[in-house]
Amino acid sequence: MTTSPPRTDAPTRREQILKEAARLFAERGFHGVGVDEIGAAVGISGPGLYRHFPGKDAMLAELLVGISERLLDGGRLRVAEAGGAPEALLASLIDGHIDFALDDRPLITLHDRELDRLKDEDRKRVRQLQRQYVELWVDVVRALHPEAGEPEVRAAVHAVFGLLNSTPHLRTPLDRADLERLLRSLAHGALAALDAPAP
Amino acid sequence: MTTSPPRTDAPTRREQILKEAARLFAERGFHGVGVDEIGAAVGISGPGLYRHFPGKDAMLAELLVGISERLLDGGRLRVAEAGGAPEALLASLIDGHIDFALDDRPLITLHDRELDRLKDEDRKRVRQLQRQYVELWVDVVRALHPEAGEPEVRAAVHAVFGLLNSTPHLRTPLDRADLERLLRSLAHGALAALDAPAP
DNA sequence: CGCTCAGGTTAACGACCGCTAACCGCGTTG
DNA sequence: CAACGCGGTTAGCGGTCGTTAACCTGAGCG
Repeated sequence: MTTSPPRTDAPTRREQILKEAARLFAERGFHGVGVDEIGAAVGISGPGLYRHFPGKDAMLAELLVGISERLLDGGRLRVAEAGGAPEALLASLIDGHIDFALDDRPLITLHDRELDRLKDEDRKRVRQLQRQYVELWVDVVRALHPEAGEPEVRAAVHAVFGLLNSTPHLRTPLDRADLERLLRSLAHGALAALDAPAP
Repeated sequence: MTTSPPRTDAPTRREQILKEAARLFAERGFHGVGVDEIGAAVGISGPGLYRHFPGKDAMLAELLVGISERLLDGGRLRVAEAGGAPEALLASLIDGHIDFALDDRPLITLHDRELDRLKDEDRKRVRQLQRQYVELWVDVVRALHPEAGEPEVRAAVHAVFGLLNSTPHLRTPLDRADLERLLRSLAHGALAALDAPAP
């Protein structure tokens, strides 16, 4: 399971702002958070943010484009590593997505919640990245379930994202490793059901 | 599959407002929609809404309390009908939830997205209703998978909700019946995996 | 026929919000 | 050591939003 080593150097002010903005946006919604609150969360006052970003919209845009790019890049890396073995690749994609969902809960929340608040240009970019990421999954799932229709597989992949992305909202006594195992199980179980259509 | 007959009488103005408000809130977020827009959507102007609701918050509260109550009532009805057969009951709960997700997409979206915009009192009420609904599921899933831990089952139920509730965001060529079958399959598959822990 | 009242209208108020303007301390550098 | 510019500050502007006030109209009715 490819995990990049943790950062050791101190985060830049920009990164602090992005992190706090992500948390606040996820908690109260984009329109529900004022620039003054974001500033206060990093110890400066509202207008001070404009030394780092051209506006509030730009923070959301950078967050959403950033996570979409990291998801896609991570997925592509795993496709390259797997070398054509579909079972191993699917397992790797699932693990990677779980890591994302558990490591960046606020971002995962924003990702499917505040997309429509972006300017047309940014929204198109994010959607394009999302589509490419979905495509990675669809390809491998179709390889594993050749008898399933393409729309079914695409919908199933979206549904599994919904399953994996549900954890940010969840308060549970389970620790990280337990949650990881559980989500892995559920995701594999759901996709395995593509071979056994329900009554 | 218990489905109530469709309404034949014309909807009241209040109901029109609630329906349009639900759609708009789901599309652009609670804070992203103005009262003037809601009014315009039903052919009256902003302040005219105050003849029917004490405020914008009250519309959201009624929507969220309403759907939570209907979900719980529907679930309880199914529990009563099943008469203690866990397999049939789980299938019934899944079908009922799918019906909700496919019939009231905007409400399902609001349900897990705008809960924090409620006043403390209303939020507590909604959370309580949600908790009771989850409990129905947890009980039946535990009966079917007695070896699984309670926190695991609870997390799994939440994850399956995430799976089923993902459809509102989805654009697919599949028709309603196909989607229903697919979601049913995926949900059963996911929960079945509680017996086969992943590596 | 005149009263009432439900259900609208427009005008306007006060609060808030994103953003800009104007200013400033301070570390870096030629 | 003077000049500069990075990263802050506070004050305030313009616009938007939820809500209220004041008024209007037409149906129901004693």
